[in-house]
Amino acid sequence: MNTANGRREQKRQSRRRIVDAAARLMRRDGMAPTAVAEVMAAAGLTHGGFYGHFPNKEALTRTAFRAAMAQTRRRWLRGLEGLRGRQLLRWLAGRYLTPEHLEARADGCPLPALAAEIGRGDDELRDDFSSETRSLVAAIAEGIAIPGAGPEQADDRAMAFLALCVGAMTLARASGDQDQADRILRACRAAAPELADGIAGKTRQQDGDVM
Amino acid sequence: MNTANGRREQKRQSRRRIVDAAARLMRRDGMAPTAVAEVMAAAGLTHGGFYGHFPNKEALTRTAFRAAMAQTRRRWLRGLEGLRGRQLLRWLAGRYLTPEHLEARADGCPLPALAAEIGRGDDELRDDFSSETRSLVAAIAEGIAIPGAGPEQADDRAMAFLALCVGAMTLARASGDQDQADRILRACRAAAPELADGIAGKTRQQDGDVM
DNA sequence: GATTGAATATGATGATCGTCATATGAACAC
DNA sequence: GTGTTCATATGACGATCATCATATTCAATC
Repeated sequence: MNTANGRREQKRQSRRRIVDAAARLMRRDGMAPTAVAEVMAAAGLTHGGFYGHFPNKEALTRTAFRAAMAQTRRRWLRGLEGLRGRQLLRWLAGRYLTPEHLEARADGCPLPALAAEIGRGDDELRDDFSSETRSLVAAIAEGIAIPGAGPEQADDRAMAFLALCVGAMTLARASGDQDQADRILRACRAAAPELADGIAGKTRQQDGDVM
Repeated sequence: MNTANGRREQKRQSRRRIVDAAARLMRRDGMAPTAVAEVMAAAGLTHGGFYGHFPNKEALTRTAFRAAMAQTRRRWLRGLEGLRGRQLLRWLAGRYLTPEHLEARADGCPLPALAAEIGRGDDELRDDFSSETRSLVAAIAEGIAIPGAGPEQADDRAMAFLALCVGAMTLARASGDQDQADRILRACRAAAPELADGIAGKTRQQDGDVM
């Protein structure tokens, strides 16, 4: 009856539970505020055993972020093969900018929850962010590319779409006013598909104070 | 020679230095990671005196956030009286989505730095967020309102514009890749003005997993 | 110029956290 | 079935933090 447990397999399962618990807790509470002991308890283990799985908390942080991004990419992009252009963005925004996603911090996209903290993090974490984001943007860009235009244009529009979605969810979650939160989601669901259309001429930059 | 110091005036100046230091440090490092002692040292005081000015750290957090938002509203909206519609948004995005603003975390807009943490905060802080954001959105909406359409349309478009700007800065700051960060800013500077245009029909919401 | 009271400084307390040394107990090899 | 090895548990250490009690300093008042 060797259904599961070699020690090797058990350790793999424990590690997986640790990463899953960290990915949930860190999206809910932030990375720094999530204590190692809390993660281990949520994984059904005690705090000391942690260092048999990861060299330090930072390594867990990076792994948990990548796991959460992979999950989000899978869920967000699933079953949209037929859609293109504005219609694709309407679907993606409709799937992302929902009251359910707003409530489900622990299971939702890690970008609204963690991007600001990553911006203050070390280079390795920010490199993880860059590559994870790049692959998400590339997948979206593929669906809005126009044969005539360069592929960079599609990347740019996909990036703006992602920024709008992430910004909208971040602001809606911060709002203490339920009506305001709903309005943010609705307004951005409506606006997002327009980003599939062409992007007009260049923008200037002005002088003056930094913000 | 009563140039400045009554004790009353001195306390007012101290409080102001505390709030300014907190507003800077919290935008740079986050609210929770910013220690009271660090704020007081930056204000030229020692940590114990803090509780003569604020009942607790949370009160400082709220005051510092509101101060940073007021500063941002002033700087962002200054000197744009003539501009309207798409042209206004081009100016605002050009002023906000710059490499200088990306670097100047401590002096920049508090929304990319703090909105995610506010979303995990208590009700009072989130109410502050709502009212501060509402007044920023109202000022932008005034400049893109179209006489025919209802004023809610302008609010919605201003909100989407703000979400795009905040999301873009948040993602650009999180990127470990300088080229990627620049591309995010450029793409969103180009896309933002289009949000001044009318918003087409309604969006659906789909079923399925939360994100 | 002595007194008083407010503003700030000093130092301590209890809690929380990351990390690690060591103990325990169970699975595997022989 | 006995010894070994590895996954996990226990408990502790040092650092950091918010908060507060108490001490000090100095401007305002008499």
